[in-house]
Amino acid sequence: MPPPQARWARRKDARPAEILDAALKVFAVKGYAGARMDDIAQAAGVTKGTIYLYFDGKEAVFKSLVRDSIGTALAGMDEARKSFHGSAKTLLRFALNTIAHLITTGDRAVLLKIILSESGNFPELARFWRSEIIDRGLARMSAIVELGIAQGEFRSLPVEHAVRLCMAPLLLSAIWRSTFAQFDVAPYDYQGLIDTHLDVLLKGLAP
Amino acid sequence: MPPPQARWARRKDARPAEILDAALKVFAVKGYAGARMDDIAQAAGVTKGTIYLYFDGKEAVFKSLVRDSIGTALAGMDEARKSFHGSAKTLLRFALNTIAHLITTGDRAVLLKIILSESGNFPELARFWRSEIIDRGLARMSAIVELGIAQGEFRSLPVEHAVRLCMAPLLLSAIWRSTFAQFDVAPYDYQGLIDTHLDVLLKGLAP
Amino acid sequence: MPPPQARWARRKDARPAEILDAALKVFAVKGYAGARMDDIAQAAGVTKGTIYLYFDGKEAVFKSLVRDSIGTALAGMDEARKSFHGSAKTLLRFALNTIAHLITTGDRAVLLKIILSESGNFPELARFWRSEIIDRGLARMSAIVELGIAQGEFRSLPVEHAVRLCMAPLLLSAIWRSTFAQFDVAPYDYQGLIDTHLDVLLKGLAP
Amino acid sequence: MPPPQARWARRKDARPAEILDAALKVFAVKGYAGARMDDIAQAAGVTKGTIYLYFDGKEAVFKSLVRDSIGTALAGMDEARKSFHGSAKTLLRFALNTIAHLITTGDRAVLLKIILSESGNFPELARFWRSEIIDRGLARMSAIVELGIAQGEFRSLPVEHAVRLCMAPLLLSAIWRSTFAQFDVAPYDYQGLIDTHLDVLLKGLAP
DNA sequence: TATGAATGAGTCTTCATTCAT
DNA sequence: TATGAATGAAGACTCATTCAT
Repeated sequence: MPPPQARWARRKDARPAEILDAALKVFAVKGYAGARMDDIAQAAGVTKGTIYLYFDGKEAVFKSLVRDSIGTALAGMDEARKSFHGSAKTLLRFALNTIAHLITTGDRAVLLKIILSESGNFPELARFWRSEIIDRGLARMSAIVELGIAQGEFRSLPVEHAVRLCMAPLLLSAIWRSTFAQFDVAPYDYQGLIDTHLDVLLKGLAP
Repeated sequence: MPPPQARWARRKDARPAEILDAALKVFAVKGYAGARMDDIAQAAGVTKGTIYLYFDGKEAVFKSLVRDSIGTALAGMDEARKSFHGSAKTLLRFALNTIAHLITTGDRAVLLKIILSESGNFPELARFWRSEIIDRGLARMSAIVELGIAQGEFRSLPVEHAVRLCMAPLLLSAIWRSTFAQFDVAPYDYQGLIDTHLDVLLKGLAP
Repeated sequence: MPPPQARWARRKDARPAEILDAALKVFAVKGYAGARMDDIAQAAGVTKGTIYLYFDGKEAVFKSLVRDSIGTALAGMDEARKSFHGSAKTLLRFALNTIAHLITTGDRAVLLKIILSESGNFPELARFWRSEIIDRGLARMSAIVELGIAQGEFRSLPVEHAVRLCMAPLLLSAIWRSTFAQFDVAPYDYQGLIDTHLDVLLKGLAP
Repeated sequence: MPPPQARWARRKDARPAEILDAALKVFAVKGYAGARMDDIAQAAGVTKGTIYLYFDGKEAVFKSLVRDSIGTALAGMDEARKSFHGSAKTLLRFALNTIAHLITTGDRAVLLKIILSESGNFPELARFWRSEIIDRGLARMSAIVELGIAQGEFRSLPVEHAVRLCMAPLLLSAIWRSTFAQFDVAPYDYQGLIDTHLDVLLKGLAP
């Protein structure tokens, strides 16, 4: 709970990020329509009106949220991959572990859920995600798989399917974490899933 | 005098199913909050008031929808599996193909999306799905995997992870179909994904 | 006070007119912005939501109000004038008395006030009134004055000014009635004003 | 070092008038409720907060505006009239021309519009105007008309009506200028109206 | 003296629900 | 059984006002 002094604190530059953080949490739980501006405001430690100083409205908050969270995640992965050299196997192992880490920490996983939920109401956002996150992610993964096939590390398989097989358990992790994990009696071992996935996958892909 | 069936035909027995079908479509696109009773009524070919003759309200429609669609799908699979005898490999192949068929035809895929979207607003439904669909589905799959390990067809691997690996591409199919497929230029080959999945998976699981 | 029975009376066809009548009264007193939908609804004997069954919103109510009240008033005058034949003097006398009657009875006078008030916020309505009411009214009056000049009943004077001189006391009546009459200790004698106006005007216009 | 006058120049004495000037313009266009403090502040070249240094709030600005603008106009006319001696005709001619000048120049005409608009929301201001402006103006005009009748220059007519006939075209000018003139293709000749008015009026009033 | 970020009461608008027909 | 006009609670958004700087 924040110290009750300073109801009138002025922090112009910090506000937008705080509001988006709060919005992410609220949207994740309530969905777009179910989230009230009051909820978001309260979560951000401000009042309703303040949100309107920084955003045009609820939809603008939502769109900012979705758009802002792209580069951050993907760019980090790109950076890491550039500085990496090795076999396709090692690369794949590294890539999946990196993405798994992104998904299983922080609030990023819920964004996927939000996009799924609201693809009907905001098709342009679904398209945006499709092209900016999904397609770009698949393209990177494709490069790795194709490299592996070219170097004789992997069998020759349809790449479009193979890359989805690589990603599928990560998707499952994200969904599990954001929706069903709350009912787990014992916390699920996501790392164990990834390890097993890599074990099975690499053996399955081997020539 | 014209036949008196006309507009006010009494179809007390057919109505609830018609309304639920309509509701499924509307909820899938708009989400729970975004769906208006008017939308559902129109999709069902009745007016708002009629829905209240058969359901207590919006929430009751939604809950009926989610609860009703369980048995149907899962029971069918159970039935088929009982009459089936063979190796764990064949069983796994059969099970995944059956589920894939359920997912890639009809409107069932969107139910998953609905549950994900509304797990925050209706936690009891998420719990219900978790226990009635997910856990039961995982249990059946576990039985197959354990059988395979026991019979020496599969390597000894953590079953809880292995079953999720089996299911993950199906989950991806469902999500792809209900959310991102609309932006595909060429329709995605779901069967190809399943075939490749089984190919890689069974090789990966082999001792 | 209306009988308290029948909160749920259904009178689809009567509602729009009732709402517009109520809106006229409320807008006249409070102005556009100051009028609350609740006020209008209450004045119309319905609730807020009902207004939205018949109008798209506050602005639509306002615009309907202004547009609807044109033909009614002006058309009646036209009709009467067509069946009238006589000297320009008699015609002028008849026309001014007719308009004066329109202005000093019913709620029409407040419409002018509303237009004046909101010409800044709804310029298209001011333009509409200008062209549909003012210009058409001035044109009719011009015809009379020009007739009088042609027939030698009136002096030759700039018609554009003369017609405004004819109308000005009517405008004053409308404004007085809708704004300042409320503070009169004794009710003002509008008919006396018109009589004096015609007396002075016709003498002033005479050759 | 640059001269320190800059943004924060203290202009305690000039501010109130600047703000009222700005407020007059904004109220005239938007009406009372439609005018935002931000609008007024911007028009005055200050920020919202500054207005509150000089006025208690929006209503205070509005009331100051209406009250302040009385003496100025009327007092000037009084002054001029005192130093004037001649026939009632000449006096009337002078008075109407003076008022017409006041109305057709500067921003005074819009004040009338504001009073009309807000007489419902601020009845005390309407009463104030009624007594301070209207009644006093009518009283002065009555003196002239009565003088004319007493001196045999004018016919014996009901003075209460005659004075309104004198003023009506001025009122029309004010309203035309503040509301409908914006749609004129050619600028209206207000002086021509007054000239014609005096021509017709004086002839009409003559015995 | 001046600023402008922050507040929160007030309104429009939507839509689930009711009920007379 | 079916309709759809009417209701009213709920929530997005605005803007007059406050106050730390």
